[in-house]
Amino acid sequence: MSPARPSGTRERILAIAREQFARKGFTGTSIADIAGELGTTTAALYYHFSSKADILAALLEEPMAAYTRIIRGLDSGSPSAEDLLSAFIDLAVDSREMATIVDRDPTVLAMIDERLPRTSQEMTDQVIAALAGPDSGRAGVLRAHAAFAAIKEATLAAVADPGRPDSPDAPGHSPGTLDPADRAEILAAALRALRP
Amino acid sequence: MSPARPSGTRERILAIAREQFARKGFTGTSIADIAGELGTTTAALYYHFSSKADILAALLEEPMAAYTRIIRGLDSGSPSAEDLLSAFIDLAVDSREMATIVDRDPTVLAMIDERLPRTSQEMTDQVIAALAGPDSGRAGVLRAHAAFAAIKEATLAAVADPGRPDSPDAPGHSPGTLDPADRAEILAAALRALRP
DNA sequence: GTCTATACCCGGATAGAC
DNA sequence: GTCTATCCGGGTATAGAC
Repeated sequence: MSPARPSGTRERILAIAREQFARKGFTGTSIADIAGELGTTTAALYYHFSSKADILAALLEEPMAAYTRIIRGLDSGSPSAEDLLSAFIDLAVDSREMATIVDRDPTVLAMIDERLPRTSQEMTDQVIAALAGPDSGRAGVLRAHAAFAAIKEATLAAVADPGRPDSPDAPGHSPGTLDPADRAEILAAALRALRP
Repeated sequence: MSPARPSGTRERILAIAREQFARKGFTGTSIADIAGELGTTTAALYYHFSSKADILAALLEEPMAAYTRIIRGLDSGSPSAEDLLSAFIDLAVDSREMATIVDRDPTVLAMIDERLPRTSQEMTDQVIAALAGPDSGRAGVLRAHAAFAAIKEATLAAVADPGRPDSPDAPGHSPGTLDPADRAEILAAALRALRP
């Protein structure tokens, strides 16, 4: 996707933007903020990206592709609820900063909906329906919402705090990754929420 | 704070702002947007509120008080996890528009933290700790995150869509309220997520 | 690739007439 | 209580030199 010759600056911009967007939100972060941390002027930024929205789009490219891949798996074949939830744990880990940005800022949601064939609302609905399964009725849909939200928030909480207070001697796993024990715990909790 | 005699205009402003903030976000909504729907100019708005932040504060007054009430219940005595989750279902129903605004917009979070004795982060941590219970370790904390998120999202989903596809003949409950059956379903799901 | 300088617009907020 | 008019700041983005 990315052009053949990344100058390095482009990647630095993306890293800075990702961090600031996550912390202050997309609309709450200005081009000047990013340029400031980059150590250049705003004008220099526009050599690498043609707009602020462009930066966001670049940051969202990977996560969106991953999400689309999961959705496509729903079109062809019917993965189990466990497989689905498991896939969304991975997605949450890989795109932890982006995950918060996307559904926190309505402006971002709107931008995404402009560039995508299916609206984000439709995509979510499809996931919920797949999690609920056929003939599960309204109760099943509500449980699917519960399980989906549980997966996302618990995973974000786990990667945000890599500490392991219950085993002080054990080496904390590396930050930005999900401890396998945590992963199992989260998946089990979500599955219990999903199944009565 | 509020004058003795609400002209009615003040309430209209709040209603319009609540709807637009919920739909487009706080930063995504301009004073001009609100004034436009109100049918006046922006200057007229400033007769009723001294700033945009003031409008937000007025909208948050009730929900914040309710939240604080729940937290205070944690300081004195130890309510059961079920009672806690139940209280948060009610809170989510009563403040459904505000619930999304608050944790979606980092700007709003920052404003709240300025006016409150405890930061919202601390308040959330306290709730999570109370839900997890003593000596539950990291796994318990993760389950608490899962249950808390499940409660909020499932409740918002339920009130957002008052339809009842599984019983077409039953009269749909009034919008903005939570069907007792839905409520029971959500609470049970969250409790399952919480307890292994 | 990065700079200086600046155009341009939009949002919040105020002054003062009515 | 609402208006007209306006100020001010900040934000995106561009022009053109280096």
